[in-house]
Amino acid sequence: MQKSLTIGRVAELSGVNVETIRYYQRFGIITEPKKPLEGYRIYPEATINRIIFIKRAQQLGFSLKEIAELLELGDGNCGDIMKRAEEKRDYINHQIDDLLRLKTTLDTLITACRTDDEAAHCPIVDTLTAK
Amino acid sequence: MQKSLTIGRVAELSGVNVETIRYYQRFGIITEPKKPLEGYRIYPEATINRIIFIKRAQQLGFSLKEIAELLELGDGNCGDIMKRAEEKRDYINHQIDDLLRLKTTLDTLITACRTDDEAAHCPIVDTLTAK
DNA sequence: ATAAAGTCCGTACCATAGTACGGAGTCAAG
DNA sequence: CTTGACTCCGTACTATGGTACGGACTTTAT
Repeated sequence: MQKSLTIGRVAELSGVNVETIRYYQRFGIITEPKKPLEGYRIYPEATINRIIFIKRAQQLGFSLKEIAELLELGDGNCGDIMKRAEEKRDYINHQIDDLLRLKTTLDTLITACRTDDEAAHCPIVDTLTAK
Repeated sequence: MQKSLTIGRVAELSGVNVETIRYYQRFGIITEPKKPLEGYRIYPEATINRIIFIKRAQQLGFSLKEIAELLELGDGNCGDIMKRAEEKRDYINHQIDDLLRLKTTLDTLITACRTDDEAAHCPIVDTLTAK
């Protein structure tokens, strides 16, 4: 006799919090089983797999909204899914570029601080200050 | 006779919204002038410079909280400010590393999609799906 | 004087992904 | 039966940096 899958069990088996599952249900990315006339809701085993998919996709940088779209595509749409992955990869490239630019600016300011002998003036403050 | 600096004028001259200034005041990073017995609040001209400082520091990746700390250090503490900039630069490096790792993973998955002749199986979906 | 623009103030909302809580009801084990 | 664990449900909160709104009051320009 297999244990019924209550929300706590699903949470434990999929490695998330009960609250997180409730949130996913409200978000619509997880289906909430009907409340039985007696006892607690019983979740299908597939729910666990679905949650694991969600967490792994999150680790790839997809938002919940994007993950919902991936799940809708499902298997058999490799082209579409690859396209989504390419878009995400491009977005991440963009972020990296931004950060690299930022880092360069900061490095420049830090170097200016190191080489500026006048403690009365801070090149960073000067840069940030109006004028 | 110089125009009094009401909040709208300050907003216009510093390039932010009135609502943003109100938010900064609530946040505590901008001082809210006392309400005169008659008429609107009059802002000191220094408020404009301070807001410009804030926006420029934001562009360097500092949070409002961090900016408040920078502003408190003020000029004359180049060492401390440089230290903050170094910490921010290090944090950004960390972010870049994370993103690069993510990009590599995605690239690997995308490549697998391109070289997989079986449309029935999507390497991305396989990777995300529970094992 | 009038109307439009501006300010004030308190409150609520946005996006994202959760997290927490209180009270009520249910289930399971001793 | 009792107690503790669990579920349910509705509501609120977190972090960050804003943005919006409604009603009341003030200022400005015609």
